[in-house]
This record gives sequence, structure tokens and C-alpha cells, in this order.
Amino acid sequence: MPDSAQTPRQRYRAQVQDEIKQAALDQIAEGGTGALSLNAIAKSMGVSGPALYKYFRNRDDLLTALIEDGYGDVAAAVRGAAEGAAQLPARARLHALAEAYRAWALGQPHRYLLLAGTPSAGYQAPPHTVDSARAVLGPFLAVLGAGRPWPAAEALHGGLRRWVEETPAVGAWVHEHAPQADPVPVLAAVLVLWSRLHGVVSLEVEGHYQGMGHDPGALLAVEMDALADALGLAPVAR
Amino acid sequence: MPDSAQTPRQRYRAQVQDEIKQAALDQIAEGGTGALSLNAIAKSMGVSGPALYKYFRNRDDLLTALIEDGYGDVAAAVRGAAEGAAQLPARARLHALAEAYRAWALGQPHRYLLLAGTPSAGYQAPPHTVDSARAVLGPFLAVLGAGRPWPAAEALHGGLRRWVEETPAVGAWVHEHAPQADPVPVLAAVLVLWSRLHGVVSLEVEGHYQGMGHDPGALLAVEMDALADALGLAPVAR
DNA sequence: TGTACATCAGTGAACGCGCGTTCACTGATGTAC
DNA sequence: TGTACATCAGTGAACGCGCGTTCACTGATGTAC
Repeated sequence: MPDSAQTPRQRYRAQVQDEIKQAALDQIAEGGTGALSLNAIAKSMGVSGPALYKYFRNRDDLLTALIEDGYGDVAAAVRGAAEGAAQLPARARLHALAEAYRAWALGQPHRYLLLAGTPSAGYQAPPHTVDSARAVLGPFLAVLGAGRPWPAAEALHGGLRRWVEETPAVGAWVHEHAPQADPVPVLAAVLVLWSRLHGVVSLEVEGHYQGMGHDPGALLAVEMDALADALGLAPVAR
Repeated sequence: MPDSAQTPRQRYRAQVQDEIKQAALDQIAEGGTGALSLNAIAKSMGVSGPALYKYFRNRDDLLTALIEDGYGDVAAAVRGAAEGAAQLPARARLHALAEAYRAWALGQPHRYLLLAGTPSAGYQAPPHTVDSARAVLGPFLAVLGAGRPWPAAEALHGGLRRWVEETPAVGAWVHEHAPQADPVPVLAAVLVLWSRLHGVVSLEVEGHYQGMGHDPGALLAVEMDALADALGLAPVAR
């Protein structure tokens, strides 16, 4: 159904909804996750507070929408990098994907913190966001599946095998990105990848590297190289 | 000066101050970092709100005290593990230290989030806490200094060398724990260690592993083993 | 040892503020015949 | 094409709440002579 099939009212609704989200992001960018206030958003839009309830059921609803948008956006960034690097050897692709993730996080730190950080008091992320998180890591699977299984990570296999057996969606997800690989070692590798990515990038975004002189991008590259070594991906000429 | 040199009033003051901090931690444990409210603390202690201002200048002051206590506490836990593992080979010590850090975080997740997470809106950590963070990583330096420099991490050396030259305290800190080692490669190794530790443990504490079947402790062990391999630490019989 | 004074923990009232959310409503926009 | 009706965005008042912080004060505890 093309966009033109939307009634003007629907189109208007969607547009205002977007404006609200944008105003919310502006507010978070200034005052942090805790600073999200419906009243303040309304004021910044020149509209009364209760008007927002025509677009979001309540504050948590809006937060959830922001988080889902965020996951979608970073997933798109990683996917875009994967497409751009499709012709490169696996190790170079790994670097490109990791750097795309980092660049997204640095470009909009407040949105990154919305996804990575502990959400504000009492907020419970809906289970749907777990799927969204998977979309971010998907493109990495193709790279990791290209390596050999990593024997050192075998301690993780038992639990992950159980996960794959109990949750069909996980197997399907791996199969979609790395069709020829045994899913369990790939999942072990993606766990390592994820925690390294998160470790480097979240320390950087949260400002914990302040004062140390190193280049966080180089640290991320070091970590990805070490992972590529463990998976036996061919070295890249520099 | 022994404790008995304290006047009863000083002793009382310190005791009440501790009670306030404990009540604050209880509150954070229930409602998250954002739920810290002076009035609520006072009520839980059966005391009027303004009374707390005799003990902390304001809300941020209390938060800062909690954070410094937290750093001190986790540093003591790691130090304790280092003492307990002093006779073990380097690789086993590395595992013991990392596991002590993880155990502390899991034992009091709300305190961990206080240190690791983004603090609440507008709060600025005083620069003193950077030193406190160093105390946590100190015991790791001795282990890392026992390994060979890790050539793959050389991309980090330039920035770190500048850091050491500009900040004498950093060189002194490394020297204290790893006297015989060149500080720069040790700092590179501790950066990798820190980000891996943070990556695994923060994902676990923040609940992002929910649903995946793996044992996060095994993931941490895999990461530490990989690091030990890179540093050439002798393998440990299992 | 007893008395005068200083210190200081804690109180209660008050200030000014912003929050999320509900409710009954107005007025404009769209729809059906 | 014109009219009656339904939909729905947005308003303003209100509810009840909790927040951090200040202020002048009371009354108990400690100190000095």
C-alpha cells in the first residue's frame, strides 16, 4: 500500500508523532535519559501537555518508541556498512562493521545510552526489543561464520546449544546470515564480539576514558583483530 | 590517632552518616539510581527531611559519597582476591581477579550500576573518582606486567606514552604494581583488560543476556584466557 | 562540683517547582447520504 | 452539491504528588571556669 493511500489525517498523525519523538530526543540530548518529561516536550512544541496523550498512551510508551527507533537506526547503520563492505575480505568487513557501530554511538551518544544504559527508574523494556537487538548483530554473523570455530570458546557451547534448541528464531537468525555454518560456534563468537564491542564503545561514550591519551578507535581495532586471529581470518595488508 | 580519640559526638555523626548511606543504597536497590530522594531517605529513617542537611550538603554530595564508597569497596574486593591468589601463576591470578570483580558486581548490582552507568541527569562525577577507578585496576597491573608486551596492541602505545609523560601519577601507579615493567605496554594491556571486563560484566548486570543460555562466568573466563594467551602467560592445568 | 555558655542535631513550616495523568469541553476536519 | 453527523486534535482546569532546599527555632549534649 503506497503512502498516498494514507488519509491526510493519518499522514498528519504520523508527522506529529515524529515531531514529538524528535523533541524528546532533543531533550534527552541535553539532560540525559532521566530528563524526558512529557510536559517539557509539549512546551517545547508550543502545545499543551495533555495533547501528547493523543499520540502516546503514556511516558513509557514514548520511551519504548524511542528505543525501538534507536535499535532500528543502529541496525540500519550496521547493515549499510555491511553492504558497503560486501566485497572486502572477512577481517576488513569485521573492522568496518565494528567501526560503523562505534560511529553511530559517537554520533548520537544520548540515543546510544538509551539503548545500552540502564533505563530510567522502573522502566521495563518490552520483550520485543530483544529481537531488535538481534538485528544489530545480524550482519556480524556472516563474518564470524566465515571463520573456523574457535576452540577456546567451547565452554560456551553447552548453554548456547540449549538456547538454539529451545528458541527456533535464534537458529533461523543465524541461518539467515551464515547459512553454511554450525550455529553454536557462531553464537559463541558473536557473544565475544558483542561484549568486546560493548566494552570499548560504552566506556568511550560514557566518558570513562577521559584523560587517558589513547585512541579508542585503535583499541576497538585491536580487539577486533584479536577476535579475527582467534577465528583464523586471513590477515589484511595494511 | 585511635578511634577512641573521637569524641562521642564525632562517633555519632559518623554513625548517622553511615545509616543515611545505607538507607540511600536500600532505596537505589529498589528503584534504581534515579530513585534516590533525600526526603524518602529521611522518611525511611523516621526523621525529618531537612535533618539530612546536617550530614550532607546536598543530594549530589550524598551521591558522590556513595560512588566513592563503591569504588573503595570493589577495589578492596579485588585487592583481597589478589592477596588470596598471590601464590598462583599469573594466568590463574588473572582469572581470580576478574571473577572477584564480577562477583562484586553481581552481589550488589545497584552499586555496580552507580559506578558503571551514566549517573542521573546532570550529575557530574568529581575528578577524584578517576583515582578511585585506578585503585580497582591496580592489582591487575601486577599480572599484566608479568606477561610479555603484546605487539598487536602497539597502536595504542603512542597515546599512552603521552599520558604517562604528562601525568606522573600514572607512571607511579604502574610502577607500584609492576615495578620491573615498561609502563606503556602494561597500560595497553590494562585497557584491553578493562574493556573486556566491563563488556562482559556490564552486559550481564544490565540484564542484556536475558534468555541466552550461556554462562557469563564462562564468557569472562574465555576472554581472560584469550588475553593471557596474547600476553604469553603460561597455560594452567585444568 | 556546680553553673554559665557554646555547640549542634533535629524540627516544622514554607517556598517554588515540575511531574504524569484524567476529564469534560470546543472547534475544526472529514464522511455519508 | 448541500446538509447532518461522526471523528478526532487540542485545550484548560484540576488532582495529587514528591522533590530539593532555606529558615528560624528548640532542646539536648558537651565544655570551661
